[in-house]
Amino acid sequence: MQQRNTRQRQLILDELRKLTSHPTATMLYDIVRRRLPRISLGTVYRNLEQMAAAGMVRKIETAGGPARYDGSIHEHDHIRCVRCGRVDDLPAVPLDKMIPPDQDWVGYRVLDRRVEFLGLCPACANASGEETHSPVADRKR
Amino acid sequence: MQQRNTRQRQLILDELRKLTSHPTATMLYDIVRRRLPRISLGTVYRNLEQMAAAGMVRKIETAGGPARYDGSIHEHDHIRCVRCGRVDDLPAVPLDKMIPPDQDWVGYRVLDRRVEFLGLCPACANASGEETHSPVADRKR
DNA sequence: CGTTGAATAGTATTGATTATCATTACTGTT
DNA sequence: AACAGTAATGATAATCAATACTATTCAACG
Repeated sequence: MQQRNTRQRQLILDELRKLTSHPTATMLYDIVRRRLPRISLGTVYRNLEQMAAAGMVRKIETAGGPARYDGSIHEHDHIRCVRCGRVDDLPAVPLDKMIPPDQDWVGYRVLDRRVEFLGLCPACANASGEETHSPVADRKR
Repeated sequence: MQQRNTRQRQLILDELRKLTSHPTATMLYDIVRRRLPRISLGTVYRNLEQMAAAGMVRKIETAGGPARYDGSIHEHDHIRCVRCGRVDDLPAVPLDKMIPPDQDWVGYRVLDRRVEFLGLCPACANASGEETHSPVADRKR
């Protein structure tokens, strides 16, 4: 069950780390395929999953959309533009700031939290200001 | 574009409101099918979507899992058991308690936030206390 | 009645992800 | 170098949630 460093695994990691965006598995597949045309989509998924489990990369499971991957693993949250789908990093809101101590947890033991902020990125905020209709109406699903 | 109150639409809403759990569309489909065997899964999805848009029900898009639906629409958050998948209601953590004013939003205009807490439900917390391995290790995906 | 538009049932399709499996690649070890 | 054991790959099928499509049914109204 030990890990091996294959050409494809290394390439996936390299390309992911180059990107400041947060590509989906298929986006990354298209990118690595430019250098390794015979690579399989399953290989991309498999390696991303393994590296996420090993803490080498970060898997961002967005609600109602494909998972995205992040090459930088320092603690941070994400904000997603409801108009263009772009995902950006946010400095992490610390867990203790996020969870009031007087909260009623209905018996649960809290282990983690997942936050996703939604908003308009600078570009879209400008663009939508000039339009007549609400940008939120454009939002898919 | 006006709404009609069909038998199936009413039944879906009734059954959803009866449940304190937060069923997925297919779970609800199985339930309403007991009373209306010829109902179509598409109809369930369509009506849930419409009622969610109309604010009659609440759609909970969990990260990395199927969407769940909630018959009660008052503001609240959710906590999911990482062991058994059960979802329970939490009193809403107010947005201003959740978001520090000095946060850097990298130019975004924030519209909304989605929080999902993860933890162990009372039953699973007890059960896992007797086991030798960590319950978190059981966590899929 | 007959027409019209909305909703439905049934089914096909899409998209994301996971599983399967035969083949290939790597890692020691003689 | 030949070998055995194991891990990873490529190709493809399978699964699962969600949506799209289409012919049919339904409800309201003149």
